[in-house]
Amino acid sequence: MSAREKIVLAAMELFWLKGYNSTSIADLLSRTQLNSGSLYHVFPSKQDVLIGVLEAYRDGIHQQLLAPAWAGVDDPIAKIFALLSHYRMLIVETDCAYGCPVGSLALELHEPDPKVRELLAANFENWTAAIEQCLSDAGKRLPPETDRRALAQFVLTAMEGGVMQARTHRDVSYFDRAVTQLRAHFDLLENAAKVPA
Amino acid sequence: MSAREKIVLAAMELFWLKGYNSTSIADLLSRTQLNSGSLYHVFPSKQDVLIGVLEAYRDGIHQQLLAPAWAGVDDPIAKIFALLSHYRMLIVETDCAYGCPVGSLALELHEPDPKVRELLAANFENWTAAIEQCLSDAGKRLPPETDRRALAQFVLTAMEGGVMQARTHRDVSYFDRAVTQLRAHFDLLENAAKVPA
DNA sequence: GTCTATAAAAGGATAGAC
DNA sequence: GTCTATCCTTTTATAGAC
Repeated sequence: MSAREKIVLAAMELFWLKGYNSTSIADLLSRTQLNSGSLYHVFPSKQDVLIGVLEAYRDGIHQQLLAPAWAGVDDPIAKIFALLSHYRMLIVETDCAYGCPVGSLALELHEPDPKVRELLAANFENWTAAIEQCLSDAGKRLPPETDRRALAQFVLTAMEGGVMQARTHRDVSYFDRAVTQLRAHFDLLENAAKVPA
Repeated sequence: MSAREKIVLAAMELFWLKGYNSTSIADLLSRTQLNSGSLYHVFPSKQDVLIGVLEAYRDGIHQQLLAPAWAGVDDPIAKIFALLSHYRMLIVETDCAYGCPVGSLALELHEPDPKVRELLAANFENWTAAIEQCLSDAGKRLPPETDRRALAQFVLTAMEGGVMQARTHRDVSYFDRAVTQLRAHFDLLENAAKVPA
């Protein structure tokens, strides 16, 4: 594994565990067993490490996130809730300390460099694009006038808001209630599609 | 104004603008024109300043947030969307840099002291309790089986998720779409209450 | 590309006089 | 309760040999 890969992997984990500002270069060096010369040879500044991390999340969304979450799931609407179940598993596995890596960075960094902000936005965009594809695949099960882009973004909204509250209260039931409300919303939409007005 | 009040006010603004970790004690001293002796006399550590800030948000929610947002609004469901409109105004006023002060801190602080975590949770709790009161006041306009606590938390979820995306994309339309989806959810609920199954 | 050593600054916090 | 001075650590980043 190259020095670059080692650093990005370590940074993905440490930024997720401790946040960007609370992760020092020394933390990354200690975790990777590299020396500062190697790190700064690859990444001229700490922010460049962050950019590497955000690019890795962006490029890995299908393999690292969606593929495991959607294993054995074909139904497009089931896929949406399977993804949310995947997040629920992450929450439970971490004793409710789980935070979405991208969402946490998006709120921690208050005046991000344009490049960083664009990468955060690209990560959200990829996530919602995958959901929007599911909604397209759901076809006539949703009312024809459904704004599928808005609804896909709403799924992200529900996930991020649910994760935030579950983490703050250290109680997964806050996430569960967000999912239940979203499920109710989908049920109402699917019913409306069956019995047109 | 006491030194304590000066510090809490300055910290509320700076934590909101720059985040907790990126606000230094020196920033607070410069903003308040106090000396370090005065600050440390009142707050033994930086974390104590944070606690003061979270207590101020908790205790000021009605006067500082709800009263302005609900001026002239009586209808309980209108109040919910008036509060969301208030957030929209804050987003627009800040050129889409707005972040919920509590939500941002909740995601920035990864291993918060129990006291800090409890105060973050108390802030969310007060917010959702106010919404839950609106939902109670809405009475029979919602289906009787409606889980009003879960729905109130879902309003917070939608707000936080919408604010996060609007800020990341620097585009208020992301917030607007979250509100529109929530509005559609309420419309479906209100319709279901009118025409029972 | 990687090594060691170190610069240069910022950060939280304390001491002791007044 | 407030003042000035300062300690000590951490942190990002660089220099120059190998």
